[in-house]
Amino acid sequence: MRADAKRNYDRIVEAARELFREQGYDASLDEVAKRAGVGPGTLYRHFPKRENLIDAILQSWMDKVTDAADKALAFEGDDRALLLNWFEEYVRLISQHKGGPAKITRAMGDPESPIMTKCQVLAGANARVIDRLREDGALRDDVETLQVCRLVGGIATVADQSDLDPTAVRPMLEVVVDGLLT
Amino acid sequence: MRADAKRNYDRIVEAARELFREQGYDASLDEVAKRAGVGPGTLYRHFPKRENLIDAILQSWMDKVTDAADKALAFEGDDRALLLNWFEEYVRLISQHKGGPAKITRAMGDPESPIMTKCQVLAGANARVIDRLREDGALRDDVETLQVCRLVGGIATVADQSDLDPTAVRPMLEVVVDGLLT
DNA sequence: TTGATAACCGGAGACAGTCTCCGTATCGTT
DNA sequence: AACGATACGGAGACTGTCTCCGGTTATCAA
Repeated sequence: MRADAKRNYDRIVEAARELFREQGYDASLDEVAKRAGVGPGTLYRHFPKRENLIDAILQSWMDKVTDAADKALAFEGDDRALLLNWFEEYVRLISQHKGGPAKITRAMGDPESPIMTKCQVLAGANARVIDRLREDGALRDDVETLQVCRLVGGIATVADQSDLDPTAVRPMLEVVVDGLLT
Repeated sequence: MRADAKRNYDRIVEAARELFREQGYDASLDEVAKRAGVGPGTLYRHFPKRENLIDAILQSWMDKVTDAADKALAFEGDDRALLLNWFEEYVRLISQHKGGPAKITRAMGDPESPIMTKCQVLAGANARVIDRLREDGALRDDVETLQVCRLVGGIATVADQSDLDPTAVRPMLEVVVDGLLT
């Protein structure tokens, strides 16, 4: 990769990170290009689809995800509190940008999506927590981890789209937790 | 209302119903106008926002909703099956058009939305079922009906956006049901 | 250093969707 | 028939997506 190309690449990612934080994942890409000081052509060559850009932004995000799963597993307390904490963290992780919950949850099962690998990391982190509880015999025996991602992702999606605050999300997560535990 | 105005109004609603069924609630409104054989101006005068058009389409839908709630309450069987059946029906009701679950669930709590009253009917139908179970003492005591709508709406939303079939939705609803019952 | 060349840039503009404005046409009434 | 009120419709402004290609720049070999 040529030096100037890399420079532009980085500036675009930085500009996107900024604008997406302000306006969510649906912000105008031409506006991103403008902020990065490049033409639209340059942006679309590096990132043919919006999701390629989101993918680049989520690069550092993966560490946060695995860290969060580690912390959840290290939790000292009963299974219910552990799972509830993890779900709250899960929601927080995918809700950092407006439009994130829907985008990430949909990409979870879509092999065509450029952010699929990132979502796999999230799904993997979730699986670690779920499997741990399953081994303890604390879980219903028929739960699939992808289902869990969709359930929690669904709650995060409505919360995101209805501008609910975390206080309103918690009781919904409690219902899911109670439904999952034996 | 002038005769020609009413005629156009009806043609637009009919065209919209048709196109939305084919392409979902995000279909082009100019295309709706074209199919109805009117100019865009005419469409936007009758329906300033997309949701006004959706509102008109949902007119007949309200009957289906109350009917479904009646049927659910007339169900002979245990509480779990009753609630599960109702939730499946709820999902079906809001999933008739692509994009429906998200739109309806969001409008549920938005006083500005033109389809709010329609959503109230749905929320009311759900409340009847929930209250009946609450009176039977079958429910956790802290459940709010709006929360239930959001939970089930969230599941329907992810299912809609990920093109899941009802088979995949059922187990998720079961988790919610089990989390809600005592 | 210089020149060749492959890689890259950027912006004009095609395209699609939303929505408005206003000159024109139609309705309903007197 | 004539008039005022009402409604029509399409040109076009605006926004966002995405492409194409003439011009520029980095890189490297000589």
